[in-house]
Amino acid sequence: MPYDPSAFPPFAVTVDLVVLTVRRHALCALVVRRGEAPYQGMWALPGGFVRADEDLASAAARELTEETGLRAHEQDNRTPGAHLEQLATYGDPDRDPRMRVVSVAHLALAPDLPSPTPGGDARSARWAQADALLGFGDSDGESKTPLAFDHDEILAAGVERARSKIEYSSLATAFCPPEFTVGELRRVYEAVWGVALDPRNFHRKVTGTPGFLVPSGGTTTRQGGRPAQLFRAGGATLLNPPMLRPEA
Amino acid sequence: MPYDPSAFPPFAVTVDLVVLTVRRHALCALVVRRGEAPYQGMWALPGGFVRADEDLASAAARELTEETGLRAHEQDNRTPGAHLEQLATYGDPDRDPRMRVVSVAHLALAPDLPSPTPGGDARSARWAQADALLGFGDSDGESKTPLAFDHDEILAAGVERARSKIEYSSLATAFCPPEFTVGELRRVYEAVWGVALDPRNFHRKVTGTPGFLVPSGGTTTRQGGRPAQLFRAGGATLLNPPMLRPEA
DNA sequence: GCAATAGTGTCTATTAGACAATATTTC
DNA sequence: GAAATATTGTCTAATAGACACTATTGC
Repeated sequence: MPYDPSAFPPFAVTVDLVVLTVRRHALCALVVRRGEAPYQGMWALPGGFVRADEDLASAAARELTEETGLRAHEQDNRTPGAHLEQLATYGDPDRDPRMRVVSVAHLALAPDLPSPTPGGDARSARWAQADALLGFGDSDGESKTPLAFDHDEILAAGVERARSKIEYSSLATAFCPPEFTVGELRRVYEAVWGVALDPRNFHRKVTGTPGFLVPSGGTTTRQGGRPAQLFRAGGATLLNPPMLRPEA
Repeated sequence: MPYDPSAFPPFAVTVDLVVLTVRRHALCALVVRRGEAPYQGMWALPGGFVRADEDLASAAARELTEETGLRAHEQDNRTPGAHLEQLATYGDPDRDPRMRVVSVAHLALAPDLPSPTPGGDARSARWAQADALLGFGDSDGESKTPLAFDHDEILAAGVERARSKIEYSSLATAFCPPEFTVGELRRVYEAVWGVALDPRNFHRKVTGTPGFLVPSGGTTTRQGGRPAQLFRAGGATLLNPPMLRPEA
């Protein structure tokens, strides 16, 4: 097949964002309400067109900043901001009824934000529990409200990526503020996985993995009880051996 | 930002393929020679435009068939054919000098093919050792021939995906024919990782993991020595505990 | 017999997970 | 003191990795 750049089918390319955080001991995703057709009035993932002179990561970072005010840092997690990585690309011919749109989905992990309604955008936006969006919140799994387009599928992929990736990487620290305690990090794992972990074994595991956590020197009592050491994320991004998720 | 489908920057969308196989105890990738500018005469990954009515997985499967004659099966690996999965998407504004092209890279894993030069395409195509393409084949790492466009980066991502994914999944069986011995599967791991594994511990590990391998009943002596049992890939796609790659 | 590969058994150092016990705070 | 959380220590069952040994073929 000759590679003919002058005769190609035209596509629109967008980025969609799965922005996850941990609030009130639950994994939450950012959703925005659609103001226009199609799917008017339904909740959707934030996103938008990739501009003509912009690469995909920049477009995702720009959308993230527009929606949440967060800056993205793709590699180190020592500066404040959100972790951002590419997730997967969705391009079914009829995923958007108006035209052919290919969406490059990205996953962003953010610490709990002070503002309850994030972003300065005019559209209404909210944090919704991931389990509720995915239909696991109610006893009746059928009563969930679907997201617009194929965003349920994208959200599910993002949540699963986050759940599996914190097993073998230090990504869980992306849900924490720059300084955090071992207990706070453990509550992140518990919220993301939806399980209870043994605090003593967890403590020994994370403090015993070289390069995972480095003490910042301070302590805090913000969780009550005995003061806990404050840590920052260390340089190690891959955990070996991994933190094992208790079997489902 | 209003979502305006009538005023979007136009993109071309392509699929590029990282097709990997194991030949003569080495991990090899399929490359094709470019017949036209840009990068004329250089080696590149196979790929092509996504058609107007085609989803991304179908486009990748079509390209794979055109290049290798293999059919793709995305899930089960009990039917002959190649494993195919989406890898990542590349969209730097200047990755193609002619126009704005977003490429959705896919990873295909195939058993060793009988035909030395695969595909019926008029372009010349060949299997090249992955290490040589990535610049690890020679003692002089600088002397490698780069691939066209950003295909070196895409190839590196595909190879790394394959190397890491056979740790915790049964994906290595995608490099084997439908029936294979434990020793043949071990040689796949050794070729992909570039390490030697203990045959006895490997045997105990893979035969002791429920659902990984199912005996097909037959035996073969095609490797010499004592006849070996033949197996097929079992239903288990996730290995728990994983097959650990010896530390680098 | 010799060489080659397949397959089983055994030992040891390490580790995951259960859980006792102690430390330090707020109320 | 009671309650809460942090942190350390100890025990046990399971496991990864090293490696001895046996089995079955072709030459």
